[in-house]
Amino acid sequence: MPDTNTRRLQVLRAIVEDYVHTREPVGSKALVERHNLEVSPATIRNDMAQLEEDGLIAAPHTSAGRIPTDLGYRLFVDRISEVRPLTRAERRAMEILAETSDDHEAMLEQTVRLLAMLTNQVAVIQHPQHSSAKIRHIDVVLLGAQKALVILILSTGKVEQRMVTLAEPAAEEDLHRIGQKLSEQLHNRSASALPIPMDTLISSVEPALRATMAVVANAVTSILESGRVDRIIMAGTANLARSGGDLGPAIGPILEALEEQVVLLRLLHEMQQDQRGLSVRIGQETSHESLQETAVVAAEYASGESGRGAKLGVVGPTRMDYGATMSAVRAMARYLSRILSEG
Amino acid sequence: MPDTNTRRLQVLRAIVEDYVHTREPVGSKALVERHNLEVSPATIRNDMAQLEEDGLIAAPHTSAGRIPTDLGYRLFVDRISEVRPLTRAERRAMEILAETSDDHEAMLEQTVRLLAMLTNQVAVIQHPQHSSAKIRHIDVVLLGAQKALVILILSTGKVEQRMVTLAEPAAEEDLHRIGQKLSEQLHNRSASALPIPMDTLISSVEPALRATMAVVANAVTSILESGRVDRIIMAGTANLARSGGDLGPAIGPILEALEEQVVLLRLLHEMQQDQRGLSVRIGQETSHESLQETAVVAAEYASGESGRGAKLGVVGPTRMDYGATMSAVRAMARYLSRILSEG
DNA sequence: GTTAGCACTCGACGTTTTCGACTGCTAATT
DNA sequence: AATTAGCAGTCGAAAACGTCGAGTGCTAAC
Repeated sequence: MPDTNTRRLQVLRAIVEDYVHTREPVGSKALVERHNLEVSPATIRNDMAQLEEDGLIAAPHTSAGRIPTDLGYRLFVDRISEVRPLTRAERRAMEILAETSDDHEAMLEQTVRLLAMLTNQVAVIQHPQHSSAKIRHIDVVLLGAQKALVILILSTGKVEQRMVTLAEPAAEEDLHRIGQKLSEQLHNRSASALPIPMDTLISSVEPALRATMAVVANAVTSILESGRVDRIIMAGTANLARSGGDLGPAIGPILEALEEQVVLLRLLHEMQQDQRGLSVRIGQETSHESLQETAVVAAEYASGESGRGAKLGVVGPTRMDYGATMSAVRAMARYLSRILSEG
Repeated sequence: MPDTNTRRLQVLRAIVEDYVHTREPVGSKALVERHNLEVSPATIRNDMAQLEEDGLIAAPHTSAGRIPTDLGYRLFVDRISEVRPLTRAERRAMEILAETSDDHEAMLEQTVRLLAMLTNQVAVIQHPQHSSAKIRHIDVVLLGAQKALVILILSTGKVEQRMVTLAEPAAEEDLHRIGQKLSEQLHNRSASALPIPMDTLISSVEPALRATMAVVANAVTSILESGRVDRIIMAGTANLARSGGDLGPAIGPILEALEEQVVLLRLLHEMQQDQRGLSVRIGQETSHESLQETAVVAAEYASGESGRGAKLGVVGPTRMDYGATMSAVRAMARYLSRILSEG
């Protein structure tokens, strides 16, 4: 016979599960019926009273059942939830990803879309950080009279570009030489190692080209700098609305917050992975007004050569199936890491 | 004194404008008050009865005012609406764009975000088509043991990449030579000219490299092919929700339709520019279930060297400020064309 | 620590009523 | 023929009202 305390947790779990499932406050009677707790509703009521006092559940109004509070979800996530293993179909879907790994960007998009589908929620993924990447190759291509394109290839396979306006017309070969010089001198340099040695670079070409070299080298710096600002790819925003009109009118502000990538980036950045390789923020824990009714589940994925990995995750209503979501996110992160490190 | 028919159009205009503004069905009395039609409500009622018979307006229920039908909006757009010139602030905002023109992709994103802000609606932009672009340069860079990155630079400044797995290990220099060969042979070739002369290409390198050349050339073909599938960048989805809970519960399906880029692409493709350089689809005209209550305003922009331009536009509720939206879209298209052709 | 019993609360929901915004029609007017 | 005033009639929105029942907390007994 389980002691009082463990049963209370059982009750909390039951409440969370029922509420996630039915979207309605759950009462003592329904509870004993659906789960086979072998006690009477009255007993459950006592437990519920206690849980309420502990701030784990709350009643929307007097004559209604209880719903979990953010704290309740938190406890649930930390101590009670069971990770639901992926279904066969879900595994398969992921494996198809590996075959799409031709274009870096495209693969991230695929990944995030898949994650959105699997979880039926909004999925986000952070671009891998430049920081750990090394410069592999630099190219300068003439586009117009005084327009050129500076192209930077990183060891992660990411390609960055920037258009520059040259101070003076230049020949195609000259640009190419400049590219070669840059490639040589910066090869294998970490992308986060700034500033780049401008003087050395400039004096490495004959005087006539120095002005052009300066412009190009500046562009390189600029690319490397902007690479630190990470970006987010998102998918499945429609799921926000489809979630049963559940988030109701709050959906507008949520969408805004999501479009405002900065907010989300800061949040993801703050989130520390726990020993399970996951991090979860629930409701107010997001410390963001418009995300009060949402929860974020995230995990780090390794972007090739280790380095501080970027994150991926999902955003959904606090009332979500944490078990399923957490396992999907974790599996996705692992799988992606594997693909990336193979490539 | 205007004749009966012109007044009827005036009435239609007044109804559209009021309805757009107030979001409420508008009645005869309110109409004469707010606009200075110098007749009595009764007269207006007669006109309204006629307009209703013509299918231009409808009454949601007996004791309510009238709202425009899709047909009503259509007439309004075609014949009555006045293009509202941009404000100074809006012009300025656009001019800032020009300064961001460093990265092709980034600029498109900026553009679409700006358009979303200006119109307070969802903005979309199609990637410029490859078709008119010419191949400027091709690069092959070694990434891993047997992994290489094929990079294609087009005359529009767009950069495409693809990762390939080599059949056998290759040296960095060899890959570079392959890149050079490809660059030489395909230089200035239109990106839409397929297939590329594989045989010539392959036989242009020494036998030991032929297998690798084949792999790389295939990747090039693949890039060129996928370039025909155009993509869409979107911004301002939050505006859908913010529009006063106006589209109500329909917002879910709309978001879905938007995420499903194919639908939108087909639609944009079908839309023919009128003499004003704009095309508008209203309600059912979109011939798409979930877009029944939305309208699409689009314009073509020239992507550098003429060629069939891609489109940009906005998606919003049928009840939108067509005047403002149309002018914003048109101005944006023109401005973007200018920037692109300059660069 | 459990449980049955019970009085009590309060929102959800269906019904009824009131209110007023509009309309369409008719008949008079220009 | 077009316009207008006047008026009866319609019908939805909002408020007021009552009923119902799910769910609670408490007490007293086990």
